Amino acid sequence: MEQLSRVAGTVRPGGRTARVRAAVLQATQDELVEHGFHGLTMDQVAAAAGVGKTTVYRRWGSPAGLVTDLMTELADQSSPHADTGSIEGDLRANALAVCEAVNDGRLGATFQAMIAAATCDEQAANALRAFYRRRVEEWAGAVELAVERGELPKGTDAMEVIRAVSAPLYYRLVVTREPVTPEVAERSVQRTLAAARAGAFIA
Amino acid sequence: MEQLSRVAGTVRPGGRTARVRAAVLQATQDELVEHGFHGLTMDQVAAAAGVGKTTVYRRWGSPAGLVTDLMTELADQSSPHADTGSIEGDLRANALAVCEAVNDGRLGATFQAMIAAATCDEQAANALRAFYRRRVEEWAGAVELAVERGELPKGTDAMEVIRAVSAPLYYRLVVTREPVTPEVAERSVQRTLAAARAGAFIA
DNA sequence: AACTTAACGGGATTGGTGTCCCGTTAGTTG
DNA sequence: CAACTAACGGGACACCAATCCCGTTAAGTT
Repeated sequence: MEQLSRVAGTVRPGGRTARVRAAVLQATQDELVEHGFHGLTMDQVAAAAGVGKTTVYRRWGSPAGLVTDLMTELADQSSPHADTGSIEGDLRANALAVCEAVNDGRLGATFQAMIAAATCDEQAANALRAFYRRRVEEWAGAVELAVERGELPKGTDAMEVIRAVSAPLYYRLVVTREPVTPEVAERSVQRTLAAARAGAFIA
Repeated sequence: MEQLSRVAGTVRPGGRTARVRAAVLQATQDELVEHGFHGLTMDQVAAAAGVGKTTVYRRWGSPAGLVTDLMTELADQSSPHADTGSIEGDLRANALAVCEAVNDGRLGATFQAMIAAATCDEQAANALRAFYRRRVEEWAGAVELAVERGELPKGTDAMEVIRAVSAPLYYRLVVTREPVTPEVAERSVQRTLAAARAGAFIA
């Protein structure tokens, strides 16, 4: 899809192009909330955004392309890790952040759409990987600080700890499709912590 | 979808109907391997199965319906838990089974399709939940035996332990789309075990 | 073996998605 | 501020999935 390369490095990035993109991404999110990824049609997005259908096809090519662009937009918004002073507090903050995000109507629909898009489009899959890589890297800092403070053993794989906290939440969200509650988040934190303290995350 | 209720409790379940169903499910799996869930068209399935297109629409209604029926078929095939004598061996057997399943061309494609179908169809989501509930229940027995043997503390939530072992694997498969290797499986086993031994799975 | 009817199959029809063509709009440049 | 052209927009068109109609096949019944 070299349509997306155009999105990234537009030849003429001035006012109108940017306005159109903003309107289209906004409309995409609205449609995702209402109909989900599978119900996302280029036609409706164009109409909702008040732009020509041709334009949407030209620049994004497919529903997956729309979601991919939305994803890169979200990826650019940094979410720095919490610093509550203890690794337990930091991991809890992370787990609750995921919990709130997937339960929020707007963000939750977008997250699910991102995952659905990744199952049918390689570009979307790459964007999703990049998105989570960045998120995990940002939060890994909290684990590294904990190691320095002596809360966790030396050699603990920081990124794996962060992944381990959210894995059960996404497992419920995507695979078993059970509710992702704060209680589930807390249990995930405690289990991950127990394993980490026991040295199970040493590379 | 009362089409599916017909599949389950067919009025005339004799030879032809069963033959058609077998041929269609077979063709569905073939198509999934080749094109994935999003490339699954009723038309091609009908052609590959050598049955009328009308029949496929009548009985299954949509690609999601096809995958849902395939899922119930797989759910009926029991996969009794291993009994290696130690909880570590049993959990390892479970993790490796998941690992092999998702990496197997045929089964892996079906698993991914099941998850994709669940994201866009409520019936499929229910079938997926039922599928995993059954699988988890069967393997929970291994954990209960381990508790009786004294390998894990009393009160350990058996089903949660099984879920915890596979969560990181599915997380990689669906969310970050990284390879699911035997090494990843082993790490998941060790971390889950460490947490379980520390009592983090006591309800 | 004759009868009934559930289930299947072929072919026509339709509705909507995705593409194409070409005129218009509005950033950009000098 | 005038010329240039990237990007947009409307409308026509092609194509394919999904539905419908109705005749045919074969499972189940007596």
